[in-house]
Amino acid sequence: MNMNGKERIKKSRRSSGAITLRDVAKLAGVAPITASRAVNTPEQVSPDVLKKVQDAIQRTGYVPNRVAGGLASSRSRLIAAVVPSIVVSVFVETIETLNNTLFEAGYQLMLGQTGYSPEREEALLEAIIGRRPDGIFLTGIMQSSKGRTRLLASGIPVVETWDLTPTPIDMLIGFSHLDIGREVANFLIAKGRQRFALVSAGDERAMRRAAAFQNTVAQCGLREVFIDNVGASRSLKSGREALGRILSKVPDVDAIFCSSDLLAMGVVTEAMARGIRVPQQLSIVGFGDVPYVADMVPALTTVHINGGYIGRTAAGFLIDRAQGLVVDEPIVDVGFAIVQRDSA
Amino acid sequence: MNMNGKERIKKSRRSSGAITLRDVAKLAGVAPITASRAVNTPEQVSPDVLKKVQDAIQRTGYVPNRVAGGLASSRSRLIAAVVPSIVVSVFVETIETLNNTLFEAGYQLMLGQTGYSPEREEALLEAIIGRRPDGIFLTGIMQSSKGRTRLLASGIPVVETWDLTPTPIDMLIGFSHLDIGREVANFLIAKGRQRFALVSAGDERAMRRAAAFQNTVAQCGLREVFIDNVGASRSLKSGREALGRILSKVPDVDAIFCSSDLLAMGVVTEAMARGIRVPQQLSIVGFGDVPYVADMVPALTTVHINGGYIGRTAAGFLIDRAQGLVVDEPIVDVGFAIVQRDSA
DNA sequence: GTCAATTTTGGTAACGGTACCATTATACAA
DNA sequence: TTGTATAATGGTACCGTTACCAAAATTGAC
Repeated sequence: MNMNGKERIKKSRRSSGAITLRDVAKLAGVAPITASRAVNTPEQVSPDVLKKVQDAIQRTGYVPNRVAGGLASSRSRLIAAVVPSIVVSVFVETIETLNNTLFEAGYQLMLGQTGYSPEREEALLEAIIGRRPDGIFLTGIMQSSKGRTRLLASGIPVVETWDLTPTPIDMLIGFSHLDIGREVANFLIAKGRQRFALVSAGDERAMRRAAAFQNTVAQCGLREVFIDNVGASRSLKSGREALGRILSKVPDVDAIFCSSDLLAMGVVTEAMARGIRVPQQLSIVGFGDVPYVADMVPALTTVHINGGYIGRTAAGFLIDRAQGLVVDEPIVDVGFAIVQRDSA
Repeated sequence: MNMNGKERIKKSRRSSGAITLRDVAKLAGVAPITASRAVNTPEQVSPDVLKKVQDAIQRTGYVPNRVAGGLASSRSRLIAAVVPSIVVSVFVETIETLNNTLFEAGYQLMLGQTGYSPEREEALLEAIIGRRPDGIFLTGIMQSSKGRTRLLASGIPVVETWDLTPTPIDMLIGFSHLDIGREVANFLIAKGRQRFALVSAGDERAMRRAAAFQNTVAQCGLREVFIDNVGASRSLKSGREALGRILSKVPDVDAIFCSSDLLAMGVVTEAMARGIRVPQQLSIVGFGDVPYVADMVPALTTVHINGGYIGRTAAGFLIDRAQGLVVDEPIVDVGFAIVQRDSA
């Protein structure tokens, strides 16, 4: 008669074996839920219990399982960021600031890269939504309507950045690429420049800046702007090569606007290698104002974007929304500034 | 008598209201577990059922909740990466490659930045372990013994990178900073250089390279190496300023080894601004070989580190381990190469 | 047609927390 | 003393999925 009935002490064979809140609670002599409170809302717990639980945590080396917590509370404390690429240095400061601001508020950042590819973007979106993050940071506007629908349906707070649109999915922190194209054109025209070329990567925002630049030049009755499209390559080298092509097509070019600082540095480098005086013979303007271009010789004239501010503000918006607060002004134009230095 | 006993249809007030696997299963007319299989292991399911489930997913827009799945299976499909900072461009290619390789295998990357601060590193570790990632990527060796213990206790696969040590926590993909310091010194000595200076950021690895450089120079009986420590600043500007300081202390300096390419570019820039001929009067060597330094004028002589290879290999290691495979050679010295260009 | 082997499907109980509600202890006023 | 408000603690039922085992359906050999 050693079968003692229905007693089922069947130990779980799935347990990871790690220390759980239950273990801590048992050691501290309290209920699991009380231990939970000692961890998350210590002010709701008597000093006596708090100490016992903290001791138990100390002794066991317990680390709360945020996955389980996230599932139970439907708050993952995870924010996802979608970036075209982090080797494109103009985005790096935004990501760094976003990440730091989130971390200080107890959030983690999940990073996804689209490589400027729509298919990858879609797969990435699926993966991100599957994690049920508390917020999603997008670089640029979500163009695909399928993507917009998915995001909207997910109910997750979204902040689109780095651009403006009258129809954001949710929140928006950006600036006008159209205005940049126009203002840079005006800036160069005001300097008396007459024969323009653009070095442009193939992405949509760069092309929008280019179109605005072209229009402005056309409206002033100046000759057509030559566009050298470097496609996906954004290296210094492609900037150098681009200048070669431009000079062969438009020998009398006197101003070049590039879609990134790195391309602009390439153009500057090539110009100097060819003995072209910058800016006397050729004005060169970059885009992004990455940290080092201010201290090069010649210091690069470029369009400054406050990437850090975008990251910080986006983090703030997403954290507020994650905590159920309302963001009063969820659409922000951070503007830009043409920083005149020595290359134009 | 309209109380019909124990029937408890109490609808949960916690449900997020989102589509769950249960909804999909109901719509497809199968059990939830079968729907789960249709999603995760379609080969285990009849074509008929597969189609019904896929239709149901299509119609509902169901996105699997990976948080719940992760909890149930204790496989989060999340990999965490710890980096000092992503604005330090030498790490960017590694992160990008790591992320891309992971994504293609169905993993997401969680990014954490320590900002070279030990306190932050500790907090970050706690946050990371709490997420129960399937693997952890560390930039550098975990120096703190508390950190090592925590990681070891967590049982999570870890790959340390960007350095070598006889006592890694787990896996290791790196190169010898000592060798770099020595080899760069030998390289410059072989060129007949005699009066050396270093521009070094304050981090531990840079200081190790510097020490090896100093030793090598001392062993050759050459004059003491002057070290200009720029602390945490890694900008082009601090490279420029460093050269000013070096020249005031060591006017006859004829070779400078910098702890990053950006600092080296700063030194080059300042040298050119002062009319110092590079490399005739002054040899300058960088570290990292970030993409653009090859195409500058003068093209920078530097130490090439294959960051992409480190990222790819690390991803492979972590994925293998996450899938229960054994990594045969978990300790890899990826080496380095001194790339001679025009600055030394 | 029978029966064993194999494939397909389903039931149940976790995974490790937290939300919600209930209960007990403590403080304070009447 | 009694009652009431408040603070502290606990019980229970989930969150949405998958592991494990069992049952049902199908296949194929004889």
